[in-house]
Amino acid sequence: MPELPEVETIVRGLAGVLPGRVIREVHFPDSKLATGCLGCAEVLPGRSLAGVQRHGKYIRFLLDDGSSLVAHLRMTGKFVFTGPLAPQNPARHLRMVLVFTDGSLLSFMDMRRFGTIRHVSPGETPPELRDLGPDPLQKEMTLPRFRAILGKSRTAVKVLLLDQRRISGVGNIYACESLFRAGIDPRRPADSLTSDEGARLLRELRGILREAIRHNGTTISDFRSVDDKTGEFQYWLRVYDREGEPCRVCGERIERIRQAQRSTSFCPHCQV
DNA sequence: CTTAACGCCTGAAGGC
DNA sequence: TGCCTTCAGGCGTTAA
Repeated sequence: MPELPEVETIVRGLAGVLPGRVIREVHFPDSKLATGCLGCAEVLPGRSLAGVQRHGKYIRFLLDDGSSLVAHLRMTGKFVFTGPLAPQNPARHLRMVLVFTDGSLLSFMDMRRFGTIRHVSPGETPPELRDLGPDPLQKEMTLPRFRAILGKSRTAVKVLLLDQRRISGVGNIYACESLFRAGIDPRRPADSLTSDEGARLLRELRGILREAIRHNGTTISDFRSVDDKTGEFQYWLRVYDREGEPCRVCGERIERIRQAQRSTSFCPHCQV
């Protein structure tokens, strides 16, 4: 389940290989994705890639005519770049392929077909990007702003961290892990956190996101970077997916509850 | 305005 | 062995 660090890993990989390449053909083996990518088959051939950006968990491919592709990996989406001389392995769950003029490929695979790719016209502001809150690594996310976001909601702090309109980029894994490191019970109403707890939570969020980026992200199920390598951060996780196992700090058993239809793992002793 | 629940999807895992 | 059910979860949509 790609979150900010996994998407950042992907984007850095893509930004290193895509700019300057010219699209020759577009293929959509999956009609559902083709429908969502309205006009892509007609508009993309002949365009070249100008850049790749991350917005929260979204990926934006900038094209030379000022238009762009906005993609979201959701749960199981992946982008894999294949150089012109690489062997062409038949890919499972292939949903889209961009063929470049030099014979290199950008493949989009997505087992569960939640992922989306959309073409955005020049000058159009995509609402899904416009409505995103700042991510914890952006300079706009100052401590006062973070505290203000917490203070405006009575929702459980864990659930608030997942609300992309207020804070972008954080998903289930890093929400659980940052709350553990900050020693905060995920069930606490966001507006009940003291200013010291707010400071701790933002510090831990930033630290864990940077650390995960350094390790090329977390591979829980099947995350892969652009060159099809797994991340390594899963070995650093302290509560996520560790229900029943002893807390690495106090030895208490890690508990798992459900909040807003998602699982939350936490240590009932360390997190108060 | 805010908050909560559902549906989309498919493969893995568990029960019997 | 094999069928059936449950689970995983990001986010758009719908409902309250």
